[in-house]
Amino acid sequence: MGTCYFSNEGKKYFGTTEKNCWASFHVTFSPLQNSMKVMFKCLWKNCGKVLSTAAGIQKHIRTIHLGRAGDSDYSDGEEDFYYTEIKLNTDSVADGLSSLAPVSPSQSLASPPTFPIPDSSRTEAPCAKTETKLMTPLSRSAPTTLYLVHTDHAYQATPPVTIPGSAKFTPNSSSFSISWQSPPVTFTGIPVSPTHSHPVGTGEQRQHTHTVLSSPPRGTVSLRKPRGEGKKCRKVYGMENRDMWCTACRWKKACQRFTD
DNA sequence: ACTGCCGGGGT
DNA sequence: ACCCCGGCAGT
Ligand SMILES: [Zn+2]
Repeated sequence: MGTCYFSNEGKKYFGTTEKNCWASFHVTFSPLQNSMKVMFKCLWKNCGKVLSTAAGIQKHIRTIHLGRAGDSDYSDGEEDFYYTEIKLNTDSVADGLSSLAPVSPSQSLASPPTFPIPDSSRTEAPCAKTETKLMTPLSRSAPTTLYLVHTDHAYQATPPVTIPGSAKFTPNSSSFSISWQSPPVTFTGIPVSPTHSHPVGTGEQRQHTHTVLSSPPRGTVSLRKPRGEGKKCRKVYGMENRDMWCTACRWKKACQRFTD
């Protein structure tokens, strides 16, 4: 599964799976009514509670699961919630560019160091405000974005890197903004890989060449593993950002984020 | 030289 | 379970 990270002022968190997150945040956009619908779902064990506001889910998690006797006042902002984007797109819209996000010049946090999102492909995404509808027309398709919320903030601070496709969120007035890009879910569809890499070339991988004659694969049937193609965390983030690698990469194991 | 990661080690 | 690294194969 793909994930994206979100950094916020010095703090930072790296989540790779839902288990690192407390809740998921779904956003569905309806092009017809030009409105958005938000939904926060608790990922705790078998909870699955669904609320419609960020403050609600935060309070729910804090009081019910984290055992924080925070009374009714939850604005103690001691531990903020961070978001981790997770993709999930309903349409197989392969048209990249074109429909540019209307991003208002509020606070363009687009930074030079743009790290890629696993399995990414781009899609447009609106800027939204919780509880508020209305969006910009966008193209067609109704992208569904899923965000994961979590409070865990292990790891020490790291260089201020901002990854595109992340969301920002403020506990109080709950106003967040989504930037563009949200990778589509990889259905069992055709290998539509708008990503770089070599042009012509079908999915080569299995080379079960049924050779009738010739000498049999005697002895050393070296089942040489193709060795994953594509950049992995190490190369993508670099040694200086080792704490951004997925766990497997940090342990020198097979990467779990950029799978092949 | 660099990268991905298996196998093996430590806690 | 979590974490780390030697060493090797592939680039
Ligand atoms: Zn990785």
